[in-house]
Amino acid sequence: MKMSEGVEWALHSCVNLAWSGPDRAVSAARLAAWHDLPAAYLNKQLQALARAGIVTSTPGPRGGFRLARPLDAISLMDVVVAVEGAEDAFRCTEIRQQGPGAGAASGYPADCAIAHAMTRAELAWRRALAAQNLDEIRQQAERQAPEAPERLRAWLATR
Amino acid sequence: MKMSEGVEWALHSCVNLAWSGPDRAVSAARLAAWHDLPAAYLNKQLQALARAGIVTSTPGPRGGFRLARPLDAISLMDVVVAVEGAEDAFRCTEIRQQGPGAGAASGYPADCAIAHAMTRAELAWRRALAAQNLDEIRQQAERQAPEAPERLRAWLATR
DNA sequence: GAATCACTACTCGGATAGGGTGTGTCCGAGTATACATGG
DNA sequence: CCATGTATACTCGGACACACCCTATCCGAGTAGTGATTC
Repeated sequence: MKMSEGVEWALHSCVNLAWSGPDRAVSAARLAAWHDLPAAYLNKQLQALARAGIVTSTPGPRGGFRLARPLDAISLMDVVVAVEGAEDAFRCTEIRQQGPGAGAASGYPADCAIAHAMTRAELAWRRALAAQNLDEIRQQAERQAPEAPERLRAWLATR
Repeated sequence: MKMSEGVEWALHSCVNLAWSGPDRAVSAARLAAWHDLPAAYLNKQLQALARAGIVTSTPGPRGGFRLARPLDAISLMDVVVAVEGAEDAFRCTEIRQQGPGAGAASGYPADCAIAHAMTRAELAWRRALAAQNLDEIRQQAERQAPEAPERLRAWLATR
């Protein structure tokens, strides 16, 4: 079970967009170059964020992406769902209702105990994701590297 | 992000092995036929459980698999790790240290704030998995379908 | 000088190929059973 | 009748193809800015 790399890229990009400020949009190419990522592919992830309403996109020169709302209104969960989709990792295929092991009649109305338990665990994961917003992450990152925001802004100003 | 189907199969198989009883081993073919699953592929998953010490395997006629320890000593986590591997779903590739955005000198000793947050969420997931053992699942399944264990034993007796 | 128009460069957006991991299958090594055989 | 050896059938275990999704890329639609042109 592996999570898409796009999630990591999207999260970093959101923080970078916050550091860039709400004034000017930043193109996917700039965001990608900042971390040596494939520009076209990062663009794909940013499109997903735009569809989810996390960022807004502007075409044309001076265009690009900017945050649609403040960082503290964006949870990890929002980004993960936007990039990975909302489907659960564990998907019950109801194998207990196939073959000789299938219930005698009328099917089982109650849901599979295994699926129930797995869903409970995933719920804990989702709760933990939803409980953390990107502003907390930004604060921690700035504590580790206070000069990072200014470095990014300076680099964006050139060219 | 999708979890392997083998996890679902392995969990059902463990409960079925418990219902079968510790006396006789059950072959992968029988377990697979019970739910109309591909026998050879289920065998692969059971091998993973055997490597993890969750079940024991016996070759030859009258051979097969049986539980290595009681159900209440097997957590969901054990099975998931056995089948899926122990690696985290989110893997930090340290993109912040690539390209112009890389820190000035000596690298960042502290770990990435994003990776930290994602790991925290996954930890919640793992805790929830480890907190539930297969015996609880078996009890719930028997509450829903009390005749299931006997049906399985009867079917295993034939042929 | 000011307004208008065409042109250019740059952006997103979706449609289009390639690779890696999960999915599914196959055959060989090994063993307990059953049976035939001989004492 | 009992012991022994052999053949057999059945099991796991790992090695071998196939498919799907993530990864990566490309080109087209659309737009803001710029410059030239005209009144």
